[in-house]
Amino acid sequence: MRLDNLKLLDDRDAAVLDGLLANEAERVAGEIVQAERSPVDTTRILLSGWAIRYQTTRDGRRQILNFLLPGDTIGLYGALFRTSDSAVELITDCRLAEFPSDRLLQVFEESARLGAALCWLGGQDERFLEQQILRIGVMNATARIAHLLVELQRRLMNAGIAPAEAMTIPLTQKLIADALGLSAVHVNRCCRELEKQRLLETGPGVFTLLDPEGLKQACDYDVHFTRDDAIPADAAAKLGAEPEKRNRPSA
Amino acid sequence: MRLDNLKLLDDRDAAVLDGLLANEAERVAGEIVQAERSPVDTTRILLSGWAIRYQTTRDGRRQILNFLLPGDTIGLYGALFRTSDSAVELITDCRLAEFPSDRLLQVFEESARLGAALCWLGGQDERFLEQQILRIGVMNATARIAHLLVELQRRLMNAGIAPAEAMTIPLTQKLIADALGLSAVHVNRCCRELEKQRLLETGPGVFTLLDPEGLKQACDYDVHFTRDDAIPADAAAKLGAEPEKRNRPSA
DNA sequence: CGCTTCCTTGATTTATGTCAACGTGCGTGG
DNA sequence: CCACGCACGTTGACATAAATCAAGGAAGCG
Repeated sequence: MRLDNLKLLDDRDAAVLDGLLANEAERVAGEIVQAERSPVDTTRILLSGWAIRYQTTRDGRRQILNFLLPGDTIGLYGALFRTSDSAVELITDCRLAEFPSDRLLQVFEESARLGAALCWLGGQDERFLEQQILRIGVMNATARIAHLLVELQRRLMNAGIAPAEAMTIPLTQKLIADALGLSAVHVNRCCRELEKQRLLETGPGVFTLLDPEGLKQACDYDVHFTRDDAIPADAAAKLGAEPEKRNRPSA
Repeated sequence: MRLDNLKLLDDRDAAVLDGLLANEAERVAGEIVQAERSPVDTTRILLSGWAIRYQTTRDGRRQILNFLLPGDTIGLYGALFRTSDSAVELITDCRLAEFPSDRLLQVFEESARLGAALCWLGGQDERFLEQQILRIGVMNATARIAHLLVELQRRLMNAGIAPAEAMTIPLTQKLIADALGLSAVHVNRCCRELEKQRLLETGPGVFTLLDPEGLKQACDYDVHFTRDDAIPADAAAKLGAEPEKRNRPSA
């Protein structure tokens, strides 16, 4: 799991985390786990599968804000923002951990380090949004597609999915279009172009990355590279090396 | 200050917060407060003035990710992400509060509620990025401009700037262009159009909103409205607030 | 005074959207 | 089994929003 990467959890933190992950649910593709502009009281962590976070516009189009992969959170700020602007829909069958958003408030008091770890997940999400802005703001259609696919592959690997598996991405061209602010027709044309260059192969609902390095070149990926994959060890240490000694002033 | 709006700070929290805000600095317009892909060890809170957070591309263009207003943070996740992808440049003279990023780790242990408040700021930032994606992803040029201006006005008012003052926005057309993924020429044309409709007036480096309601209509603003302006009171209560000071006259 | 920054406008080009038609596989119900 | 609808992808012809190129004006500033 992605949270394991954090490397800042000791036994007590792990127990708290296990508590959060205790309640698992299986959901099927197509299910809308969180509706747009509706109250949020449940926070979820995606354990397996793919989902999208999106917002719809009055004219019926939708903008995908971010793709959610194993280890990503849904409604992380549920306790702090009572209504969600965005909706979340599962695009494959998924396994989810679910708990009341208010539980997070306790977590913050029980374990500052786990709290920090969850903030770290939130911060990652923010970085993904920044990449998304970069794609849509400054890149042309082909580069947007290449960039998105490379980012997703990278995130899959960080989530512990095997590199070989991570070459296969279960998205339709329509989903790509909704994410990148392009028409499905144009996405198709660009994909065919990338296929001609042997960078990519597509099937119905599947993208296969043939040449990740070539794709990176096609979009200057390294320029927009997000580096940190884990909380720095010294920060973890400063967050209470000896948990037993920690006398907290909480009631 | 925007943090006052949170309404969840008791005296002890306030003391911790005062500690963070103790070290003030005056900086002038044009200064780059944080460089791209460089280490972060200082976290800042903008007390007055305007700044931009942006990333540059290899071909010399830049994408503005977000505008920073009084109450916004710079390098909030400095302790958790040691390098910053984005740069921050002041676009007016600014007053900043500065403290070592590691201080935040202590804050998390000293006051879970203040920690939550800071997370809330982070979550707000994320919502602004989502709005930005919506603008760039699904709106045409004129609507993007109107939407951005309306959002900025709204944020100014939330930051405690008087409504009358908040009608005046100190940006150049080039900044708008860099934020919205448009050419400066086209931004100019769209602005002239909005001026013709008496929704807007522009001067060199200044936008004046003549008709905020009209601008909202021009971009379906309410559809993408972000609602929560403060941490919900019950969440604050659950974070260990003593009822002593917080006796509210509510029914 | 001559720089620079910011804005303005017109002519032309280009990337992408829209419309339309068609193919394929796939599940469902008759 | 077939027939049908449906989701997904493909391709061409055409329309259009926005970029680019070019030229110039107005204000601030050393």
